[in-house]
Amino acid sequence: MSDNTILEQMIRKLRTRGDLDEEDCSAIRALNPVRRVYEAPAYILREGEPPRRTCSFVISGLAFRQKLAANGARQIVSIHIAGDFLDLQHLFLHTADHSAQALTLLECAEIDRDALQQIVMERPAIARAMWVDALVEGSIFREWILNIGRRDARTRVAHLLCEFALRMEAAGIAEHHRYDLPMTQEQIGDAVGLTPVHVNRTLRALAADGLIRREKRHISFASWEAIRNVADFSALYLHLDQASSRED
Amino acid sequence: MSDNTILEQMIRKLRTRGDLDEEDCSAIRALNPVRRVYEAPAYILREGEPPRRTCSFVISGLAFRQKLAANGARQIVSIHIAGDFLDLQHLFLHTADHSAQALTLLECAEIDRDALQQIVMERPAIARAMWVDALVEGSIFREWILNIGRRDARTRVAHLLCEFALRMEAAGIAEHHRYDLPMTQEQIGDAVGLTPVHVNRTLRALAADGLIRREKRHISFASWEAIRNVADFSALYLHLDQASSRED
DNA sequence: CGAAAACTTGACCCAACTCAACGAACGTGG
DNA sequence: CCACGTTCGTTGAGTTGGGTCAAGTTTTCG
Repeated sequence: MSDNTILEQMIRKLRTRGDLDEEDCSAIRALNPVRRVYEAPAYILREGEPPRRTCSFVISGLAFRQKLAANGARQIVSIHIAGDFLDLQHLFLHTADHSAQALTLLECAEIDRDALQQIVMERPAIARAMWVDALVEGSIFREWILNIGRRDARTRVAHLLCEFALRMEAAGIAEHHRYDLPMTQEQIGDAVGLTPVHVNRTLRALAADGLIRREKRHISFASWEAIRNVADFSALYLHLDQASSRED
Repeated sequence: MSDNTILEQMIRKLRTRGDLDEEDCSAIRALNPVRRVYEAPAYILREGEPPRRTCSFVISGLAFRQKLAANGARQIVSIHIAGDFLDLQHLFLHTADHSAQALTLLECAEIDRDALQQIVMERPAIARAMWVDALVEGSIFREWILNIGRRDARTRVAHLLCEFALRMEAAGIAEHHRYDLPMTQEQIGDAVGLTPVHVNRTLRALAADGLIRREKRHISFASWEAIRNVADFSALYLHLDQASSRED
């Protein structure tokens, strides 16, 4: 993928977060991204490290961010797909408070941190779009806290599957409520706070009830309404409608 | 508290998030905050609402943000103390994805949304400080996800108590690892994903083991090292050292 | 084709939940 | 300043959702 295509993808993404004019787009096109490929489970960043020179923007593949507890348990705190910034927090924080790894073969655009900071400081529309992106990420964290803290295993797993469906559709890498989910059941468990064994039983129960279909790691829903219902899922928290600055 | 004192408090807070020069401070002093008092459990904002005209900055008292699950369970997703912005996400998002309520008698500075947006767009140092503030909040969300997802009740509750200690000390409303925690055990449970009954047993167990002392709703630690240890607590995620722009 | 990784399944266990009752603290109004 | 209702905290007994352990089975991939 050429540099040009990469930046067009980034522009497309930011335009879902706020209006950009031609000058904004030119400013983005003037960035000099480096394409970089990570093979799972390569680390993109490690907890405790100082910030890198670059911020990663996901072009294709999946990545996740994780933290470890003293008992050795792992918690995945976010999963990233095409069009996501992987470590926006490094734009302004001194130390990584978590690690990030490639979940699949991962293709990223590495964008110079200083150049990105500068563009954010100089172009208000881009700043706004980046703000929205960061705030939506915060909203997803809050929903995960609710999901893990207050929902049972069935609801929790279903909720994660619903979130992926909508996010992947919004990113243009899935449609009709079907998508490839290249996560192992252990990773799903680490994302929702369950053991792999229980994730297995839960997925099979959802399938047995006709709510989901699984072929290898391809997921599809018989009825969006039905799974949505089981999952206690409302798309509000994804803030997929932020494009225009409507009532601002 | 006069408008002036309020803004000085806000300047002090932002200076812990990044360097501000005199012009930046003047710009902040030109804001026109309205002091507003909420009595617990008054709503500051409700899920689903469009953004308010103002953003709230906490002057004194505690507030929390919460989400509800379909089964009726509540999850508190964050708790805010003096010096915290309560709804930064409303600066740029269209819809509230959660509710916020006063936990105690709560004194806020209500700052005009447009004026705050403008100051963020026009003054890079303030923008940076606000970014840092938002990113630190994201970091706290991630730690909560880990806490709720992967730690047992004892560790989880202890972790929350440690977080409060450090945050309150940083905010200047506590010292020597002792502080007032005006939360009910039910609210603590809603914050860490436990039932009030189990929070009760857990707190008493921590007290019985000599790790914490409780007098009414005053908490103190016999040994910071000891509680830190059972809590699996590391202050890294609070990013309390962001003041200077050191290696940026 | 063989080894490793991922997925399944069953049996058993336990941390946390539920239910229920009671005691203590607190604010309010008379 | 006391009576009283309400909220909050405490405790016990019994239950259960999800964890643990262990042994296959299937898939993947070099």
